[in-house]
Amino acid sequence: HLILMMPVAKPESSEARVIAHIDMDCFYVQVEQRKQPNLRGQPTAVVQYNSWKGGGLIAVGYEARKFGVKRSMRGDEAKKICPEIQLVQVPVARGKADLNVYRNAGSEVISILSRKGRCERASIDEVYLDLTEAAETMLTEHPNGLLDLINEEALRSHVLGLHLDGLNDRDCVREWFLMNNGDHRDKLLACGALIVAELRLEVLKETEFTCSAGIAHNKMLAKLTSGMHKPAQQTIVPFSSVKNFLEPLPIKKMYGDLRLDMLLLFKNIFQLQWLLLKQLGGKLGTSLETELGVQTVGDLLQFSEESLQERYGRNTGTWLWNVARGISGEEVEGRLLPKSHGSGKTFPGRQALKTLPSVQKWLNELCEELSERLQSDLEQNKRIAHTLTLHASAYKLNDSESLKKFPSKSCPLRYGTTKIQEDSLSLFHAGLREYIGINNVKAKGINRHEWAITGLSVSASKIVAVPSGTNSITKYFHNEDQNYASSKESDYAFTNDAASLSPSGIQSWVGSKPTQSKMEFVEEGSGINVKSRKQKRKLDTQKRSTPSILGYFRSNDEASSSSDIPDTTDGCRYNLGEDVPRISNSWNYKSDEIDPGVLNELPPEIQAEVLASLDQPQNQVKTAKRGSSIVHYFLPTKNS
DNA sequence: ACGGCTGATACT
DNA sequence: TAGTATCAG
Repeated sequence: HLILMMPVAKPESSEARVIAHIDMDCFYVQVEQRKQPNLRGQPTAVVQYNSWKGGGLIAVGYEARKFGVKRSMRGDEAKKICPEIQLVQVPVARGKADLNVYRNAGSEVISILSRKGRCERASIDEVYLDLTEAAETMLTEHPNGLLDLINEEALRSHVLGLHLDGLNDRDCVREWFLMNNGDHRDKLLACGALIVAELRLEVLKETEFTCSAGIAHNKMLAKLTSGMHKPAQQTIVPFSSVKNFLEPLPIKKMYGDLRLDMLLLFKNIFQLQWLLLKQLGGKLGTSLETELGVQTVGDLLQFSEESLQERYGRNTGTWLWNVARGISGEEVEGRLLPKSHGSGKTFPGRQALKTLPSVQKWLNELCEELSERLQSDLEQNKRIAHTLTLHASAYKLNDSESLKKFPSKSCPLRYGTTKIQEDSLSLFHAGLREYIGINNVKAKGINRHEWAITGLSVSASKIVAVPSGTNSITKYFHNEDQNYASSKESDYAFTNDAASLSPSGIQSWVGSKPTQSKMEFVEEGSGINVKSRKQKRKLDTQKRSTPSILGYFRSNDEASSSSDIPDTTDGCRYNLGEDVPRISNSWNYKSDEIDPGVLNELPPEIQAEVLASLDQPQNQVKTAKRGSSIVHYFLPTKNS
């Protein structure tokens, strides 16, 4: 068997796993709405910095999306198409956006989701769960069926490939849960889905946040489906429906900047399955499209593993081959905490920093934030970061020829705000010398406007846990030199080998290899230390008699409640005969049912297409062009 | 050189 | 390893 290093080439292990991907719904918006309950139900977005064109949107609530408001719009644009929109600003600390409230909220969620199985923090608002064991246990404990365990939330699941009668979807789903045609894998997924439904309810109860989830046999499929039915719903991918689900998926994002969520709304019109495959949104996806004529995952199937490896390298080739078949052996890492911390800021346009003191000032701010976060990581999680890295971006004035990038620099990390500040500045100097070029050293004094810094960031990585035993911390933070005594904001002092060898500081190790500390650290095993919320807030939203996540999206009920939407099957855009995906829920729209704000976001030609297909029977959308330039692939490579 | 800030991963 | 590049949200 192959052991490869790239975007995953592990074969799926023989045992069927139960993997869930859980994704918070417009997370930052939810965090703000919890803080300000009067915002619930209103069109809301979170912006950072509002002085320039109203600030940049980084999260958009579902009510606002109905108006066509998109992430990465400016606040002013959003106001134009949605005058009622409530724009909440990201907290600002030390002159920069401070995302800590969202990090902490994410930790609350993770501490709940990690109760039932191995849990991996995938981002600030996403986690993977490996529920295999829990599902197997549940199955053995309930050999006579799962009837007792099915709650309302579970019945709201979407099961890919399940034929719904359109009259009572929940009965169909219930039947699927109770079933089954005896497929052990399906039963495991059913158990997983019950657990996830339960967990999602717990998250809601304890944090007031809703989330969506995908439940499948591997990470890729779970991730792919967690966003299919948002907000506050979950989707199950039975093994038997993988092929038909995957084949029609477009390889690459279409329609430019259009939000995935909007296209998901439209999938019901287009009868097309639309999802963005991870890793394929960028250059690889473009290459597949233009060079191989691959537009859908199904198009990939015709290529042998070897031919894909030839073009894209061993690892990527194997990865592609597997992806097309729904194979992904990636394990869920048991990691609840981030692997690095960073703090950065951009200085666009004329805000660019042109003097050393201004750079130092901002570096100090960034380091202060970073140091604070490192300190709380140490206190809460008993972890130590070992490497400090400085990134900068810059452009040169009066110098058109050399488009060099500002080099990143790193060094051993010494704890304490002022130390981090000093070290960062030294790293900056080291980078700047390279950037300017050693020759120009003389000119620097005369002409200070040779360079301008457009971005600065400092980050801490190589974070390892220290044993939480009695004196273990002090053991690792022993103090040898007054210079390295803990600063007053730090309860600990940290000395590492490289630093202790060089009291004079950084100059000796900038540009040279740091000495690796040989201390042994324990594996990370501990969970998150979440500071419990000051008080359990009373849920202010009206509740139904049965707990329902959807109930929290009051004004959204009409649009998102699955029971309100007639689900039918079929609708073959791809004309694949037997291979028609059965997962699509489609119905005939009337033109006045289309949200104009959403429609307007589509490119003109697509708008026309949508309008033409309205009020007409299905199958009006043009067939995708498939595989037109496959031969291209067999042409000799230019380099050979 | 306004899509900002953050994080992960893989290659060399 | 340190440093770079790419990707995602």
